[in-house]
Amino acid sequence: MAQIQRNQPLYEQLMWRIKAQVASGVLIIGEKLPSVREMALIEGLNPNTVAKAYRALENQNVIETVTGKGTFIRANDEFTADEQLIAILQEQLGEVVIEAKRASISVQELHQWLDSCYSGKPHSPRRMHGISH
Amino acid sequence: MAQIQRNQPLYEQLMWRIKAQVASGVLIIGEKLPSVREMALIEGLNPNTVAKAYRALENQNVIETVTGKGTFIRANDEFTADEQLIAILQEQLGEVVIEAKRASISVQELHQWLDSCYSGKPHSPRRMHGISH
DNA sequence: CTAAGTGTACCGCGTAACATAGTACACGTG
DNA sequence: CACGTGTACTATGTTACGCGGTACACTTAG
Repeated sequence: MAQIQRNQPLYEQLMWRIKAQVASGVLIIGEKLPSVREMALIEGLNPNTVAKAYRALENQNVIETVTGKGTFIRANDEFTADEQLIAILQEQLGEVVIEAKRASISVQELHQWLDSCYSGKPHSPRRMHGISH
Repeated sequence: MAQIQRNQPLYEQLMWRIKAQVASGVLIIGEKLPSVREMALIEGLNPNTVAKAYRALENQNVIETVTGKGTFIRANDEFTADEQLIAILQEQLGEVVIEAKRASISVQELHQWLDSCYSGKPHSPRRMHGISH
């Protein structure tokens, strides 16, 4: 095992970290990412794990890799929404909603979460229904 | 392997199928689920796999199991939203949103998806934004 | 050209999760 | 009692994950 018990593979966690930075504007188009070995030192991972994340990100057209130079953030021009991707996203959203309903989370609050995720990063503080201890 | 290549474990798929039926009202509180061995025949799974799903669902207070009688849908009274669960849901929602943004899906459409998931089941047909090449 | 840095491709190893098969036990109902 | 119920356990095989190590092709800087 790597560090702690996670339910998500390490290379996927790294992928989401990079994706989030791209979406939030921390990483700009054309910017160079740390090399595989460098990122491995930064994140405390094995270079192979980082390489696996980079390879997967390139398959999703998030980054572009030039064999001797490095990996760079890629512009997502002409990214047509695949029908299969739509279905997956709707299913994943459905799972979140089912859990949220069980947790007695209102639709309004979910809409606020959605806007928070879509616009910037931070989530608005959770509004408890009349609790204050 | 069981049937086809899935990225989600079989027992989790069964869990979500049951959860969705509970959320949509197909399964009512107190209703009896098929027995472990019966469900195994229906779904084409191993009884152990079904038992694993049932055990996990009981840990989440979705169903109630009486040792000699069977398993029944449970009312989720007094289900307080755990802070950790909130964080997980927000993170999962964030992942969906990041992917949706990359796929050029508008916020409005995501809100429609959310409402569809929350109220009933079927998704409204996907509205293309004026593209016809 | 040489050297360093880059991504990539392997192979092996160990751990864990997943799914199956089979058996057995404790419980409730008829 | 016999039957169906959930549960527990052992065992086997497969797969994914992560690490370690090595090697190769490529680009850039010296």
